[in-house]
Amino acid sequence: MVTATARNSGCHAQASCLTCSERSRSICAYTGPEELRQLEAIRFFRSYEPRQTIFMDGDPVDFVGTVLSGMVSLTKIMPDGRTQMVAMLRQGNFLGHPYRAQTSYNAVASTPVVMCGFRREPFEKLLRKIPGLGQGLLEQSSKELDAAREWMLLLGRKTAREKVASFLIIFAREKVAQHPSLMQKRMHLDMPYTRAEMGDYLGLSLETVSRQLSALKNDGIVDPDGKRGVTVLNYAALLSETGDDADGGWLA
Amino acid sequence: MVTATARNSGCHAQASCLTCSERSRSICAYTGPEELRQLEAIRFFRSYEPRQTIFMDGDPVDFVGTVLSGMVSLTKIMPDGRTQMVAMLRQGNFLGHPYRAQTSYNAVASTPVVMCGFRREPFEKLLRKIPGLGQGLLEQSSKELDAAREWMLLLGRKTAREKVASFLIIFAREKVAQHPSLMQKRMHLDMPYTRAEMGDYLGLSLETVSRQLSALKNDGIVDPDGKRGVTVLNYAALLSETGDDADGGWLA
DNA sequence: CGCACCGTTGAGTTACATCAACCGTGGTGG
DNA sequence: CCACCACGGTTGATGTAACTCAACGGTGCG
Repeated sequence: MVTATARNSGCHAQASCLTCSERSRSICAYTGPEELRQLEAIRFFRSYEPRQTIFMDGDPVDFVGTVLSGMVSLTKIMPDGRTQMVAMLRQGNFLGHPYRAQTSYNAVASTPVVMCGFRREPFEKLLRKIPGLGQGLLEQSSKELDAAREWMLLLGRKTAREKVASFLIIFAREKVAQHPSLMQKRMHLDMPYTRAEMGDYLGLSLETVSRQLSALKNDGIVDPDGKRGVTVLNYAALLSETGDDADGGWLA
Repeated sequence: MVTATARNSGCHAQASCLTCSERSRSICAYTGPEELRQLEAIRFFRSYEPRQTIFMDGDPVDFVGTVLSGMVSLTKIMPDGRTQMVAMLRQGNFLGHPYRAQTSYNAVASTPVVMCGFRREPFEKLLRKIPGLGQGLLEQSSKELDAAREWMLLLGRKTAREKVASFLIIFAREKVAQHPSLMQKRMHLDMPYTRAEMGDYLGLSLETVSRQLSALKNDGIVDPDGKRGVTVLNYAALLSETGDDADGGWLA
């Protein structure tokens, strides 16, 4: 198992849950002040470096919590090494399943990550006492289920080009949600993934990902900068390459 | 929207929740007798014929409930018609998401289906009053999430042969769970799916599904009977064709 | 400097899709 | 009653999207 590096958790460690920047985004949004205090009493922070494993498939995990910053990737690996990424967790998302002692995937930090964690038993105890918490978790997991199913459609039925476009749109859409005006302009995306990792998410080889990005560049839709960055030159065109109709669901 | 055919719901309509055969399998297992009474007060039954649509992607759905018998398939369809099945719901599984008014997939009965349903608002009201209910839903949706992610690995990384073997193993495993002795013997599976539907589940064309079944037959592992039935001749061999290690997770 | 890592691109291969023919079965209506 | 057709399944021939193998360039680091 993993022992957390306690570094870099400074600013969070001092903060009260009441003023937590992720409160509105996370399951804590479903609690009142007194309930929040109870959560605060059992929380702890953990930080992870990029590529650091948070837990492994099959591990008994005595730990759940909210991602305060950074991105966590969940992956499954076959005995012969074939790898499939099955979820990306971002700020405010909840990692781990209450009432389940075993995991069935690996959780890896894709960027520097800070988690606000709880040990499972005391958390489950609070879960039984605080009704809103259960609702929050249920809503989050419904959303994750939706996202997983959207991804199943991608993996099972989309072409390589559609897959890559869909991948980029996830990040672009998020940015547009924050600054709607960006939709008309060129928009720079910073993605924490190598070509190989994108391939693991999309069910493609890294070469195919690279080729499709080059093709989208040739068509004037995006401009990858050779590193981890991509500039979206034409959001609407990119969207139309995903194979989805209009501005479909993803995250509700 | 769909108006339910009330036929065939007879035996269920009379039954009390207390003696319901699906009680132990469903979220009702998490309720006490008094709470069960409250649920019973707002329940209603619906029956569906094979291939009948229960609801469609994008519909506002005012209805959630437990599958009492039969199988329900959830599918997603792209604008050009490409189809991906994203879940199979069976006895005891819960259909629909409390707190979500919109669906993002189609639900279709694959066999004759009887549902024990609730209108969303009164159900959500009870959900807030009965803590166990939320726990049940959370556990079920965690399981579904696990299954969805297992399926993502299949769709993204498995070969056609592994996909078909994995598909068969789902049904075989279920039967083995009921009668462990069957594992050593030939075991007949009755599946409610055509080749095309299997293909939609596996992200394959119907021809490829057919060819892989023929190949598995040539190898003496299974014996499809030309209709919807398949006899598993060698469970261990079939398992080893799935690409998974040993007897992996699927449903916990 | 040399090496490890990431990305790109090309050439050749392959697994699966597509297109198409054919068979058996069950339902239907003339 | 049986001719017909719709439907599901199998199999073959062919095409192609994506994988694999391989070479090469840039960048950062010890």
